[in-house]
Amino acid sequence: MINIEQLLTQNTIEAVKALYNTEPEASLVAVQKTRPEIQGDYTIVMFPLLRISKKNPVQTAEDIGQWIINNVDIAEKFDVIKGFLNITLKADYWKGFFTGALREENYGIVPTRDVAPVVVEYSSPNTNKPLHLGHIRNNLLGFAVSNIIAANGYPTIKVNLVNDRGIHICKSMLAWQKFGNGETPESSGMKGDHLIGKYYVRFDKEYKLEVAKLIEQGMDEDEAKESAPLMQEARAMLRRWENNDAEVRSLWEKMNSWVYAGFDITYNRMGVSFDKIYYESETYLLGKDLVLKGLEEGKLVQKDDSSVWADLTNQGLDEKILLRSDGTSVYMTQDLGTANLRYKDYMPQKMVYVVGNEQNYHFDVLARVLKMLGKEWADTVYHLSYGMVELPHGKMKSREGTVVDADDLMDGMYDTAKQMSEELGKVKEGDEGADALYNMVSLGALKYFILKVDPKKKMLFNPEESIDFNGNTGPFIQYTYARIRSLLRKAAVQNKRIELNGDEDFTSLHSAEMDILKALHEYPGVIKNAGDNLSPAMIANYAYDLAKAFNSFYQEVSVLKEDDENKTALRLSLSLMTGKVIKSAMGLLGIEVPERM
RNA sequence: GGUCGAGUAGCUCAGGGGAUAGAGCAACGGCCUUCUAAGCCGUCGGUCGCAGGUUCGAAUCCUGCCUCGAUCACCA
Repeated sequence: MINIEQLLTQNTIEAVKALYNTEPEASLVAVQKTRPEIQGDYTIVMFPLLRISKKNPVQTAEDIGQWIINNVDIAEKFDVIKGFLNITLKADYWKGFFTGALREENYGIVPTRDVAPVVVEYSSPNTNKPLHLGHIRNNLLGFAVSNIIAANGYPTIKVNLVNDRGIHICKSMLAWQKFGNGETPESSGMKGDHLIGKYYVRFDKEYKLEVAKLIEQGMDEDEAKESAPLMQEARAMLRRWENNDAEVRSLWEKMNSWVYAGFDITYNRMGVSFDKIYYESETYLLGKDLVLKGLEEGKLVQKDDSSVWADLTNQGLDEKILLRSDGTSVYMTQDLGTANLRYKDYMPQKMVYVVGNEQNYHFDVLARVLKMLGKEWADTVYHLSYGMVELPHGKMKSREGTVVDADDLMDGMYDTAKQMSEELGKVKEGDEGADALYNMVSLGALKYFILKVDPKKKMLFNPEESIDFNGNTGPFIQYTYARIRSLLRKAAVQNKRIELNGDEDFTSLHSAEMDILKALHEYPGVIKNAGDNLSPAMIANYAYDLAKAFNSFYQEVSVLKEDDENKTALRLSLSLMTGKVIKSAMGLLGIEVPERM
């Protein structure tokens, strides 16, 4: 379906051609929604066209406006304000649009097309500590972006690349071995990921003591960090792991399984999921062959110490090491390998990586090296770079204990939601569905809070001030939905007609009704824009605007007390459709909406 | 130092060539005998970081500067 802006642009081009004998470039025609306080639906800006019309703005607008009224059947009338031509569409257009939208099963959602898929990687946790607020942003973004891409008609594959091996994993394993006394999730009552995190922190603490001691004995800092016994042991453990040492592998499997059990709970609660999980332990060797082949083909360079590098200095970047002098891989090497694997697995048209902006350089280099290696699909790599979540006093630092734990945060939100619901008298302790509602509302608040911010911008989270439940928030939108459901339930009880019978009058809609109609009309375009920009924030802000429009309508116009049953049916239909679109939009964000609250 | 990103109301954020820059929170004032007041309506609040430039028109594009952040490891 061609949208109205495009249609009016085309019409304007035709009008100018007919009136002034010159065909304007499409870029000269600016069609936009008319500002709410001004009469009209769409506005065409005249200024760029003046050099073709050779008339003043008002005269030009009169000419084009008249031509459009005469030649475009959906145009009802026009008004001219200075250089702006405001077109009002016919009531029939709105009627046609709305009755059509009501009939659609999934209005605004593009059915999946038979094309190459889009792979979205997100989450990608380390298995040595629990998830925190930063991961929450990552997970919510990744999940929502996948939904949005799917809503634009692309097959979508959500993947998680779990960082389950490496020196950091060995650190927590070692600390558990030395200080754990066999502690398990069962014996301690701790979630597995938290238990492992505890030993990761413990390692750091003990290690620092050792380093401090060595420095005290006269060693310089770098040497002390390298030669501290715990570090030596961790490295030794990593070598044993790499050599498939049975004892180390079995410990590693045991501890990782604890972490996964913990992650599953958190993922479940957040409502995110994956279609495919890659484990770094299974892929970390993959890149080396690619690099060696590139070296053979003369695309990479080897230095005297036999380390291998990609030379990007002619592209304004540095040299990047890909194999150490001892022949082992670095992070970049692994990513080259996993990208290659992913390409072979799915032949995607696009590979989206949801990763924080601290890795902008890494992904820039990744794409360039892939290209250098002759991978023609290098351009399908897209880094969805999002800003850090900052606390009032700066970034989260585990050493300073300022990390906001994901589970704790959700617990806190739950408590707030519960307290607030009870204060408002919405539900009582023990009511059926109360627990589900608290979950829904608390997660709605958290998710919306995070997703309404443009991904690329950093965002501030203040743990001192709990996340709002009023105003531009998730619960506000959820509440609006619950109101709509309540209204529809009452309508059903009163045997009101909801279906349109064609007699409804669209020529004299209340402005609040018109606002809703226009907002609903925009939804497909919003999904398109959000997809093009990979921005859940666009969906979030739209859902808010729609909910706000509905609440004004609800306040100003009575639905069930209206005598004219055609008006009631139209208003109920508007309410029904608003509810559907709110549910759909919130669903894209991974936020559920309640029947009552 | 190089590269990249961000600076919009007291606070958190929209707007990313077009009309008088918008919301929410906070503050203040109204609206529940009437479809759910987690709501609605109103008041207050701005040198869109600074300076140039392009344009009929700049918060928006370009250049320079300032501030903040990220990054530039044989770390991941």
